[in-house]
Amino acid sequence: MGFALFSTAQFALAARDALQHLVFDAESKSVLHAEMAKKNLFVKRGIVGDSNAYDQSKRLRTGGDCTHSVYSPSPFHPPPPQVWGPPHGYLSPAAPPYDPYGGYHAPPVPMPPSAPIAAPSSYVPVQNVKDNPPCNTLFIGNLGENINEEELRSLLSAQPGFKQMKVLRQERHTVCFIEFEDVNSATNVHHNLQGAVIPSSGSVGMRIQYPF
DNA sequence: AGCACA
Repeated sequence: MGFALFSTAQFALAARDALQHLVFDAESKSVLHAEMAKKNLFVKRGIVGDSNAYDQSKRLRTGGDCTHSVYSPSPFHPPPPQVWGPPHGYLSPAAPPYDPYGGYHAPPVPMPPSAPIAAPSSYVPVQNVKDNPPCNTLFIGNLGENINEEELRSLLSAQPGFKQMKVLRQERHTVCFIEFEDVNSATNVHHNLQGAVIPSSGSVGMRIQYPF
């Protein structure tokens, strides 16, 4: 068993899903099991770094939550050296019980529920898709030629964190944009509904990506 | 592969 630390929760989630069920020993058919750690060795507080590492002008879209994820050529940021606890007096009888998380109470991490809210009828595998940095908005394509917008909306608006949906109808391709409250909600839907089949779209599975 | 609104 082992632990791996990533620079952001999104990266950790992505790595977990990428490695999940990986067969690491074909002979013994051993399958890798990956899950999010219950606690972090290092807890980040406050704003997560500066974001001048990449062009912000293109990221000021829907809500602008895309700027919450930091991108740099090397995805691993070594955590800064951390001073634990007050420098003196922490063993005095009057001192409050030592809290290793320094009063930081982690927000409940919205783990994807075992059964998603509005489950689509079926899924179709989606090929290795090139994707963009995680964002609070999703781009959805491959919806089929006569997709019913209401059907689409009822599935997507039922997803936790849903904010708004914009549909872009074109000659042959209809695509849509879904905005969520935060990057995490978007990330969950990104893999919960990847390849989901909406009845009116025929038998094709939707392709979900983060926008350009 | 098709990527808008602010």
